[in-house]
Parts: sequence; structure tokens; C-alpha cells
Amino acid sequence: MPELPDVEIFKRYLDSTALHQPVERAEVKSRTILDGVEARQVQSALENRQLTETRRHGKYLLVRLDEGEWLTLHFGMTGGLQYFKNPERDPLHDRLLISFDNGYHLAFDCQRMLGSVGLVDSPEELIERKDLGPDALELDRPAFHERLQGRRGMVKPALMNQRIIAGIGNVYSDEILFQARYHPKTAVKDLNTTALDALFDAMREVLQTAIDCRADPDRFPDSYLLPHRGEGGPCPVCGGEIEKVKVSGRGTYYCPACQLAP
DNA sequence: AGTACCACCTGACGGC
DNA sequence: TGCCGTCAGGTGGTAC
Repeated sequence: MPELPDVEIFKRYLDSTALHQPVERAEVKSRTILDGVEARQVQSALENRQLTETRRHGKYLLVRLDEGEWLTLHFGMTGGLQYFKNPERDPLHDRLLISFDNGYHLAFDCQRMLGSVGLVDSPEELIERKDLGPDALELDRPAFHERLQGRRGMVKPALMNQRIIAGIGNVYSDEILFQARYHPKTAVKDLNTTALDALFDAMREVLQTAIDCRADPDRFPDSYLLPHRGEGGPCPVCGGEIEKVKVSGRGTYYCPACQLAP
């Protein structure tokens, strides 16, 4: 489930592998993933160019092609990148394959095809087109308050709303609320300034820690919920049972003892 | 404005 | 054994 930390790791992976290599050819293997572009546009945008720069906004990865357009990658739920030389390492659900002059390939792998590939003239164009809020790690404390204050709904859907803040999904919203000790169904209007501050701190802490752990749950601190995510499992703080509920349609894990009822 | 529900999509899993 | 329903979840559409 690629959320902000996962996409940040993809960005660093691409930066350390495929950047500044002349592209020999590009092949769109599944048209389903194309977002408002034709396969030939993607191919001609890539061929005989280089990937010169990357940026991340929320769950989107943008890749600049020479000094021109930007390729946009969204990983849906099962997407990822693979850089390899041996064709045997081409991932099973390869949807876009970029081949470089040096004999290496970069595959955009996406099993469930919920991801997307597009082209924009600038990162700002993508943000505008998708109506994305500021990136969760770029946004400062006053802006966080401003974007949440006055909202009527529950805190978990607000954190997950990409128009309010970009980058947080189902898994990390649970972790942020666990670390901040707020119940996922807490009404945003019931969070006072101090509570919003605590939520902001937890958001930054969780996202940065996840990046430092290379978004690998096995590396996460013992005090994190994510590695124990599952119904009935022990809470890493109090040892009580983790419960599962639905919050606006999403499977939500929390500790009823640590995260007080709204 | 917010929520509920559906669809997209594939693969895993449990029940019978 | 195999068939079927359900679930996972990011996004986006519709209805209320």
C-alpha cells in the first residue's frame, strides 16, 4: 500500500539507479494504467531522453524528462519499481518498461492495476489537476491547523483526504492516530489546539520514522502499531487486544485501551 | 461538507 | 477438488 514513505523510498531508489541514463526505448505493456495519455505519447516522451530529476508530492512520484515534461507515477495499492539488467528479473506485473542504453531496465510493476502513469508539464499541473493538498511533510504547523480547523467529519478520513493533506493512506493514518492516542472516529472539531499540535507532531514523527526505516515494517520501532496490525494482536504499549472497526469504509485497527473512545 | 456505497482490479483465503 | 463470496485499499463517481 504505497503511501508517502513508500513513495519516498521509490524516489530514492530511482534516484540511485535510473537517473541520467539515456533511454533507448519505452514500452507501455498495459494501457489500463494510462491516465489521460496515449501509449505513444509516453513512449515518445521517454525515448532518446534522460530521467533528470524526481519529485514526490503525496503519493505521486514525478520524473522529469530532460528539461521538459514530467512523467507521473501513482502506485495504487500494489505498485513498485524495479531496476534490473537480467530480463529474468522483469517483474511479473510489469506495466511500463523503460530500457536504457546501458542495458538496464526500469519496470513500473503494478499487480492490481490501480496505479497510473501520466504526463504533465509541471508538478504544479499535477497538483492542480488532482486537487491535491500540500504534501504531509512539507506542510508546517500553522498550515496543518488551518487545513483541519472547521472540518466536520472524523479525524481518520480527514487525514486520509488527499485534498486536505497529500500522502497519508489507510495504514499510516492508523499509525499516526495510535501514536497520538486518538481514536480514529474522533471528530475533528473535538480536537483543540493542543490536540492538533500533538497530531501534527505524531504525523511528522511517524512519516519520518517510516522513511528512516525504509518503509519496511520489520524495521519499525517496537512501539509502533503497524508491525502488529491485525485483529486480536497485542497492543505494543499496553498488551491489550487490537480491535478492528470500519471507519468510512476502511479497515481500521486501533487499541481501545490506549486510544480513548471519541 | 461529509458520508455511504459502488466500481475498478487481482490474488489470497475460508466455507462448503 | 473446485467453486464462490469476501477482503485488501487508493481513487473516483454518485446519491443522499
